[in-house]
Amino acid sequence: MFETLLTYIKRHSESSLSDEDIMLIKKSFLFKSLKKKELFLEQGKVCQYTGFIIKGATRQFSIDASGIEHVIQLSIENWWSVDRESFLMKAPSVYNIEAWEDTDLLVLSLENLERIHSIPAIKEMFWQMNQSNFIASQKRLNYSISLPALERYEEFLKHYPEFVQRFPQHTIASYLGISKETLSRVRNKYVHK
Amino acid sequence: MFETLLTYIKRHSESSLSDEDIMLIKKSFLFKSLKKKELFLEQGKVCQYTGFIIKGATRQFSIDASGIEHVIQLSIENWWSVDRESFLMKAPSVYNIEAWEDTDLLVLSLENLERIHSIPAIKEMFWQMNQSNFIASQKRLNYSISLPALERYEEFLKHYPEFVQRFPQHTIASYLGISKETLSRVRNKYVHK
DNA sequence: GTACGATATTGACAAATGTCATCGTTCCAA
DNA sequence: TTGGAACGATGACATTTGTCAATATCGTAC
Repeated sequence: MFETLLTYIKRHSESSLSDEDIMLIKKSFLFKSLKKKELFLEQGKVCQYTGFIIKGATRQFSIDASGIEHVIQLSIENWWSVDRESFLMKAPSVYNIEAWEDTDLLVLSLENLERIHSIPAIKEMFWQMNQSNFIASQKRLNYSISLPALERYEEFLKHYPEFVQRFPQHTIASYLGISKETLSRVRNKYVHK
Repeated sequence: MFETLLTYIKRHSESSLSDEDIMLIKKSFLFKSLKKKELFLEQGKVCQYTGFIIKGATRQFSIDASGIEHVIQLSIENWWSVDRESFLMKAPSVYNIEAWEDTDLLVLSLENLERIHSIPAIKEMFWQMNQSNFIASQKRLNYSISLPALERYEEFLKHYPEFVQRFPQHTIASYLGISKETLSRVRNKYVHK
């Protein structure tokens, strides 16, 4: 159950893990299982955990004034799922996080995060994760202000080909900030070009 | 010259700075002065420094296939200016960073960053900066996929009122991902509503 | 097995935004 | 001081994208 997480930590840090480190890590995470459509985080509540996905997939979305859902983030195995703002500030979240498949997570409270932060490999891992999250987010932003729908979709395909298999098209459309009809038409253009 | 930076560090960390810490910090930064329109980073080159702005303003932008500039980031005093991807990966940047006013910076190389990273307050400061950068970037993304032009502008005004005084409208339009003409019209609507 | 809901496609039309051209103003540099 | 570049506003029109409705398909819960 912890193998995925430990492998992830090793791949994202320079320092190695002692046996005590591993013990501490195992004590600090909780196992959580969600059925499809179950909520990991509900709008208005504080995000209590940051979750490492062992199996399954989640989507994070906001609901605007007209009741329309906007997908902010998609995550699958080996990704973290959390609303960082709510989690770190202990503030009510404006987002929902929903399991899109039956999903298994290892979750970590803020207190336990601070506890295992004493482990160098953990610190490095989170540091690296922060950096790459920020870089990815800046890239997505760049695309969203500078590319038309078709090219945004092509970039998405290039970066996250697995996601196309795992999430329905209207979810991906929302992630890209376009309507599902536009994505459908754009895919047609893409196939025939 | 270092007061601004030291104040910033204190405000963004819990640990305090010893005199030796301050010495090390002062040794690790270089002073850099840019005239208006001068480049801090040029597309295709590696971003050698992360810069803390003491005075002035910068804009980070990409240039697309049609030669059109897209503003990714605007920064003023007390902000950091850097292309993090290029800086951390030592990879050629796809962005330019230009001084929009005469600008004074304290800049830090990656090697020196690693050196002062031994100081707890510095580590905490960068950690917090990373978190809030990511949160801000996620928020901007949320707005860019879920709000129409007028509301995007209103959010911008609410979050960054100073920026409206410091940057020309067409720069802000580009930052928001809309054309300068649309922003001009949208502002008219905003004033008269 | 069937019925229903979720998904995806398509057409007709509407709305938002972009593009191009023009003009007036301001501001800075020669 | 003045001329030109940068900036911003506006009109006419094009393009992109969204909205709404109809339909087909597929999977799945009962």
